Amino acid sequence: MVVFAGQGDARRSMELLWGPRVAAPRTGPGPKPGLSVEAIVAAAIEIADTEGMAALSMRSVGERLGRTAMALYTYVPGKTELVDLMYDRTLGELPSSYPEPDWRAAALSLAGALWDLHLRHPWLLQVSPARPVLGPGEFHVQETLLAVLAATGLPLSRVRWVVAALFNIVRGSVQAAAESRQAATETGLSEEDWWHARSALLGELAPDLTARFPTVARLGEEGAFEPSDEPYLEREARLSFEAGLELLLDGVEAAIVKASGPR
Amino acid sequence: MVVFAGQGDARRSMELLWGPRVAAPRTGPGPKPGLSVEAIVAAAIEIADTEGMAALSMRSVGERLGRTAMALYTYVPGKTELVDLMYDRTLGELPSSYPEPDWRAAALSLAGALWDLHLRHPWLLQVSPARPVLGPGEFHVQETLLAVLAATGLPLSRVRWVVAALFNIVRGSVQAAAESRQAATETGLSEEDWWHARSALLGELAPDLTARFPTVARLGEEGAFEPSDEPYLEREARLSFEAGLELLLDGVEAAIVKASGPR
DNA sequence: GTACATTACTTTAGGGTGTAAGGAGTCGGC
DNA sequence: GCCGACTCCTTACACCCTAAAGTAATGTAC
Repeated sequence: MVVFAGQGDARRSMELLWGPRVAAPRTGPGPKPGLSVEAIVAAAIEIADTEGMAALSMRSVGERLGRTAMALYTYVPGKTELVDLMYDRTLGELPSSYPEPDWRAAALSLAGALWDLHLRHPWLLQVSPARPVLGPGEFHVQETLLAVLAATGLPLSRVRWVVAALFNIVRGSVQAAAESRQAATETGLSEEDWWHARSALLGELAPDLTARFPTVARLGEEGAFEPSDEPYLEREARLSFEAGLELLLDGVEAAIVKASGPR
Repeated sequence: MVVFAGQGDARRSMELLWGPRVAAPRTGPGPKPGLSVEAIVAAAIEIADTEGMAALSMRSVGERLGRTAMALYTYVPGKTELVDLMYDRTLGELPSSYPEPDWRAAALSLAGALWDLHLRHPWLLQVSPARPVLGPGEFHVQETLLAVLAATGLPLSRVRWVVAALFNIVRGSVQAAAESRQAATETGLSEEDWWHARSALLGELAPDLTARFPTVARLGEEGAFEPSDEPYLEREARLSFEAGLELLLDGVEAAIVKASGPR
């Protein structure tokens, strides 16, 4: 018999997300709790930040707090709920104030903050909850994005899609940067070494590369893949972030002009 | 002592990616191989498509082929390499021809094909290799995107960023749709039920919602979150895909006008 | 002051995972 | 006919999440 995640589970999750962060001191019998949901979430975030999502296990979190893995189950229903909490709490870190003069500058500033947030917590891109968490952090991010881009004067029903597109561009481009760093620390192989080994093999194993992929090859001839001081993948990620954002905002500007009517 | 992924591993991986798909019939002694890399990859993709990435294990793949998990290690170095192969082979499915009259129509058509590809293989969004796989499939996608958007007439060094932004918008928006479907089949809970339970709880646990997130609330009042025939998350994903794409292409058009010089 | 209910935390256990190590069986070439 | 190479299997280990049951600590009620 299959057990579905029922309404009780949903309630428990939402209570953890929206409930008070400092639990009211217990009155009844029983030993005093030595931990708290907030402490557990903080420890888990710390592990994910420093050692990566692969190192995050109930055991490792418990160990960091001087407990066994099972001790956490008193506070949190399971690992998925813990990850949801980590996700939502971290999104809540996004600053909410962007007092730039015009909407375009504010949007750039906000996108930069979103980028920084994801670089500080690269695992955010790996968790991707199956469905929206519907926690305060998620709402906070949506609110901030909507508020900043509402200044374009476009109707909210359109701003909504601008927000989605901006969010996707930021997340997509930061992913490359984050994963590049992560791979470097996890495998111990610097990006330069990795790249060097791979590109040499590429020439050997796929000699017909320029014929099969002429446009890519042309891009290579123009020096697009030349190394620089900055790791290649990270630089590429940052540049694609900036360029993609500019393109999108140009599109928004065009929409504003069209909406205000041709004079 | 830590063992780093050395050059040998890189060679093996690249050979699997670029080598001939039908292995030359063996000549030497020993039993004839009963499996092949291609068969293993195909079985793995089938599992990921139908049962999700969580159900993909060396055991499950072996079982589908009538072997044990360990039998696979004769053909493939490990699970990560297998996933890389799945990823690259699947990207290779993207059609390469988009004979639309103008670049904008071609770009829309290509973006749609990319969207379909990701919906057919939702796990693509979960694998996200730590570093580019540098396989033929990945090159194929890049080549196709670059070729279609080179028709804008913009310099290739700019087209590159258009490609990146388009790719990010497609992947970001399709993610929501894919995960929504996946969650429905995995949890057995339809999106409508899930949404219903959650939104009721939201009102109860967070009564100050409209005060804390006024812009989101305003969007809700405008009927943005109303249910429809189509599942909510999927519709939202599709709409954000279309709208985001249009915005981006408007930005590209503006760039073309600016580049061709104001007359 | 003692019995009881309640709670925090532990140990144990079961069913997963990826994969290292070594053994069994099968075939081509000498 | 046998050797060596090769495929495939069994076994084993370390790790994962978490259900279940046991232990210790605490507050309340009698």
